[in-house]
This record gives sequence, structure tokens and C-alpha cells, in this order.
Amino acid sequence: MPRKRNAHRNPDTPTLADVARLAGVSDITASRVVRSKGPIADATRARVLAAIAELGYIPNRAAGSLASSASTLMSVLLPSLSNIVFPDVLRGIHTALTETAFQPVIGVTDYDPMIEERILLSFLAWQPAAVILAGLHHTATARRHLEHGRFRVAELMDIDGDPVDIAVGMSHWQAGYDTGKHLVQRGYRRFGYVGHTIAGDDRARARYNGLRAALKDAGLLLIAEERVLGPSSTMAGRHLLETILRKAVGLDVVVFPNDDMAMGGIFHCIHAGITPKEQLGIFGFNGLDIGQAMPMPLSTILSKRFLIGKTAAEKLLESRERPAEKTIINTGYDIIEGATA
Amino acid sequence: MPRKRNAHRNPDTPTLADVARLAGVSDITASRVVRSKGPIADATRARVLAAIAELGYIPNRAAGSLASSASTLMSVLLPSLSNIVFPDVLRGIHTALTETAFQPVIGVTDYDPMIEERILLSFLAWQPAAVILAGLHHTATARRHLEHGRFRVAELMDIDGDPVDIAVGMSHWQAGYDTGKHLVQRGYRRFGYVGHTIAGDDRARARYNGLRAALKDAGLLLIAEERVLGPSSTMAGRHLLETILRKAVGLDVVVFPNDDMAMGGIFHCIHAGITPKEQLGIFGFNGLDIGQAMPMPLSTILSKRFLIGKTAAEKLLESRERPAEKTIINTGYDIIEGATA
DNA sequence: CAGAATAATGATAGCGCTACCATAAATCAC
DNA sequence: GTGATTTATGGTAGCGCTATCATTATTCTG
Repeated sequence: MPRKRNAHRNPDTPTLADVARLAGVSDITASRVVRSKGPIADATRARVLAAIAELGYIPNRAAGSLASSASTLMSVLLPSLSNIVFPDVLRGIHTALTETAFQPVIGVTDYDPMIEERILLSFLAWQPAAVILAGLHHTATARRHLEHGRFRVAELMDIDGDPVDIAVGMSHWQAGYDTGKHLVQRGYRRFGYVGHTIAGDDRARARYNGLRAALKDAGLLLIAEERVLGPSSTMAGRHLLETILRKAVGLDVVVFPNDDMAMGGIFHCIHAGITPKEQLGIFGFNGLDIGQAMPMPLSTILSKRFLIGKTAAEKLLESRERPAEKTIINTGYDIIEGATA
Repeated sequence: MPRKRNAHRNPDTPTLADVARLAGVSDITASRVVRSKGPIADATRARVLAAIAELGYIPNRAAGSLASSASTLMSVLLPSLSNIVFPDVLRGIHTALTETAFQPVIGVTDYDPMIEERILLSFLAWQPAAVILAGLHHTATARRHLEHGRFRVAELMDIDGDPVDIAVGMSHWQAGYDTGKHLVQRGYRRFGYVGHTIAGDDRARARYNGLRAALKDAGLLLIAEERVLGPSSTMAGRHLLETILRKAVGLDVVVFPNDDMAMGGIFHCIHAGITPKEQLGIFGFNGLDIGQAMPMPLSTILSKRFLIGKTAAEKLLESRERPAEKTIINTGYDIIEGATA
């Protein structure tokens, strides 16, 4: 009893071979038309395109990926989707990939390098054209794969370190330093810091270190600090401001690691009858739209999230091969003066 | 001159055949171990797993997908990443897919059915296990592919219609109706509506229609309406509230299509010295965390975005084959009384 | 004990496309 | 006109895995 022929196959699904037969060309000529590769006579191209339209042919990307040892997938590892920061980055990536054949596959790492490593390995099974991830800190295993893999790598958000291939972002240490410098120049002297305890958020830590350096250079120091266990939120910011003001008398400004928490600080001020800026400076990070839409726009640092994502993806698309030289792209940041500090 | 052998292949990359050789078993036994399929003796499994670890073998998913005519990719088409709503949905999807072999591939449709169709076709080239998209309205071509494809389909957010396979969400018409009813019961009589003109946001339109029906049933009507051209934002909400109050005298409540805009409305009240609720009701939709963290929590409808995403993905994972019966899962919504209406 | 069922493993062909080599015709340059 | 180059197209093997059939040994059931 012989095996059923082509048992793997769905006979209703048109293949490239069906297209080629209908167009009266060889399989690889039809393939060349689909890939827009090599010289194709206009009449031949037209015949193939007509056959594609008639059959409703959809390429089998798995087959192409297997045959060419490369795919059109881009693996994107994001630390979080809990606030708008990384969705903005993803939006930039997606914008750059629009009109290309590349598609983003998404994983969320929760700022945990071990999760990042696990997700990365599962993504590599698809032989992605590129891997996009956040930050410059990875497990040794992850780093080994990133360095030895035959795909492009973009590490986003942070440029204070040695990237595998491309880094796109800003110096978070410098942003923290400039925050401190800016506030000192505005006359603030008694600094508080409200933060969170996410171990993997290297960038918040770097900004905190930069802030402290700026205060030290000005002969000042952080008078008080409060942190929320685990992830940050607006409500946490609100409560922590209440707590820090109760514990530390006379603060004249409080710096937050992100706008979500800073807005919580503003809400506490509104609730407690504290006038932002006049009675207490409030300073955030990220420059979210919603913070700028408040009656008193939040004083903060603008991180160019969309630009970071878009720039990274565009850079990756320039070449499938890794150039010899690593690239660091500084998108910079802006100090938004706002009205709260 | 014979062709170079295995020219497609990267000789450094271990394959299943390498694993099998090292473990002293056949290729398909090694494959069975990797897939956890069929009876495998414990000792055999251990040998294969040891070989995998030693070689650092990563499966080639394209090969598996080609051979089995199915992949472990899940195509996710989101209308927008501009606010936190669909990132929350995506977070739910991602949570359900964690610890499974499935990975989400992301496309953003900008609420445009034609873009949705284009993205869908490009995703189908990967033979996804499932397609997740928003709403029940698609182009005829898209619908044909969804109906005849050999993959699961989950249409999210809306359940007022005939799904292809699974629908998970809420009745937006009913949510709008209940908004109107709730506000009438709280004593409001002079209703305004601030909205946006996104053509593809069927759900905002359905809520608007439900609101109008509730007002009609109460012998009332919308006295005034303002809309922002194009996408919505907090700033747009703020400006439109200012505009509508200037044009329509005596409104006692204004309904917004989403919390982002409603918060803009609150910010306008703060700026203009209007006391929310006492002088003017403000009502939103979505129940965002940041709205609830305000000193006066926003009055709104809570859409269970994370739950919708998670539920849909979980349901899709139950079976690769489409059941005969379509499934509609109503995650419902909550009225959050809040303090602004 | 005998037959049926289950556990465990293996052989083979093929999934749909493309890298690479090959050939023929047309065009270009001298 | 001749040789070199470019344009255009085709043949073949193989990419890495899995669906399907096959075989053998062991266990279960009557």
C-alpha cells in the first residue's frame, strides 16, 4: 500500500509552481518576479503578475525562509507594554517597516534579562532578519547569540555602552545630570526623589545616578527618597509624594523616574492644595502627551521614543549584513520646561 | 564542475539531524522529543535533550512550518498603538501566549479596513495558527480570507455581529445606552457629546448611537456635538470641551468617546474653574488607570482590554481546528461611578 | 496461551521556495 | 564583423523538518 502522495499539502492552496504553469514560465522566473530580483522582461512580468492575481497566490514565507536561511521577520523584545513608552517605540518601528516585507514579532520581557534570553532564543528559531531590544545589558547567553548570530541587532533607548551592532537612544546618565543641573539653575536646593524598584530598569538607575552627580557638583545632595516595590504607576507616584513630604520637611522639588509617576505627584498636589512649582517643583521623564495637556504642563525630559524606534528600524533595513563598525545613534532628549518646576 | 554541496546551508548551525546523530536516534525520534509528541522512552528523551543542550540546537521553525503547513505565529492586527488601549489588549494576548510556542506578529491598521486587508494578506504568507483583529467589519477580500483560511480567527472588542470564528468583547451600543441611562438616572438632562472623526472606529459610533437611543427613550436628545478631525487626544478633548461650552449654553454633562479626551475635558474644567460633576458632568470610556488616579476619579465605562486579549488568545489555543459553532464571549464592562459625573 | 493493543522507534518522501549553475539570445564595444 | 558583456530564462538540488506508513517489542486482555 503506497503512501498517499503529497499528503502534507493542501491542494486548494496555489503555489509558485501553479503560478509559473499558468504564466507559462519556469518556477524560478515566477519566483524572480515575486522577489523583484534580477532582470525580468516586462511582458514576462505582466504574465506572472496576472497569474498571481487570477490564482490569488500568497507566497509561503516559511518555504522562502527555509530555502534562503533568512526570514523577513523582525524580532522585537520590549521591556513593558504597561504604559505608553514602549508602544510608542513599537509604533516607530512599525512605521518604518510599513511598505517593506518585514514584520515585527513581539515579546515582552518585564525588564527581566532571563525572560529576555528565553524570548530571544524562541525568536531565533525563526531566523529573523534583525533583533530589536532595549538597553545594553543582557545575560551572557543572550549576548553570545546576539554577537554571533547572522542577523542585525539594534539595542534601543541607551547609548552609554558598547552595542552589539547598532544602538539608538540617549544617555540616561546625562539626562539625569541635566535634570539636576536644570533644577539647580532654577533655584531648587532641597531635592527629593521618588522612584521604583524595578531591578532591570537600568536607565532609571542611570538617570538617578546622573541626578546625584549633578547635585554633588552643585554641593547638594538628595535629602529624601521613596520607592514603590515593583512596577510604577500614577497612583504609586501620588502616594509616594504624599509619603516623602510627610517624612522629609522642607523639600522644594521632587524628581520622578517617569511622567506617569510625576503626574501622580501633581494629582497629590492638587488634592493636598500644594501649588506645583511655587510651593513644590515636580519633574518627570518621558514627556508624555497627557502630561503636556494638563493645565500646568509637566516639567520633564522628552525621550524621543517614536523616533528611536523608527530610526532603529530604518538603520537595520539599510543592510542585511552587519557592517564592521558599530553604530551609535544619539537621538538626544529635550528639556521641557513646563510649568511644574 | 559539480555544484557546491549544501550551498544553502550554514554549516555552523546544528540541525535536528545533528542532534539525532549525537543522541544515537533517528531524526524523527529527535523531532518527537522536541515536539513532545508520541510515546518516548525516558532514557531516549534524556539522550536527545542532552544532545540538544550540548549542541545549543535551536529549531528551525520555518522548516517545521513548511513541513506541517502550519506555524506557531499568531497574527495580531491592532487599530492603533497611539494610546494605551490596544497595548493593554496586546499585553493580555502576550500573557496568554507566554509559556506556549506561539508568538504574536504585529500590524497596525490605523482603523483603516484597506490597510487591515493588506496587512492580513502579508501575514497569511506565514500560515499563522490564528489571526486576531479588532471589530467585526472588514473588507470583502479580508473577510473571504478569514472565512476560508485554515487558521483560527478572533475578532476582538465588539460582539454585536456575526463573527468568523470567535468574538470577544462587549456590546458597544449597549455601553453607550447604559452611559445615557446612568447619567439620566443621576439627574443630567442637557447632554453634549465630544468626539472624533475616525471613520473606522465603529465602536465609538456604536456607543454614540446607544447613547442617543437612551436619551430618546428618556425623552431627551443631544443638545450639542463637537468632533476633532482625525485621531483623538487629550489636548483635543480639552479644546473641544472649551468649544462646545462656548457654543451651547447650559449643558450639564458632556460624554466623551474615550478617557484620553475626557481627561482633556477635566483639564479644561480645572483651567476654566468649572467644578466637575457639580457644574458639569464629564464622562469617558475605557477606565484608564490614569483617569482613576486623578484627585477626582473619572466617571467612565471600564472596558476590560487585558481580559479581552487574554481570553481571546486562550480560547484560540484550545483547538487548532475551527469548531462548527461560532463563539461569542462577552467580557462585559463596568460603569465606574467616579467623581466627575 | 494467543491475539489484540500499546509503546517505541525508524524510513521515506515531500512541504514551497531559492541558491547556484547553466544556456541562449541580444546588445555593446572596438 | 567579432568577441565580450548583459539580459533573460531555465534545471536542479536542497534548505530542516514532519506526515505518514512501517516494524518490532512489550504489555494487556480474555
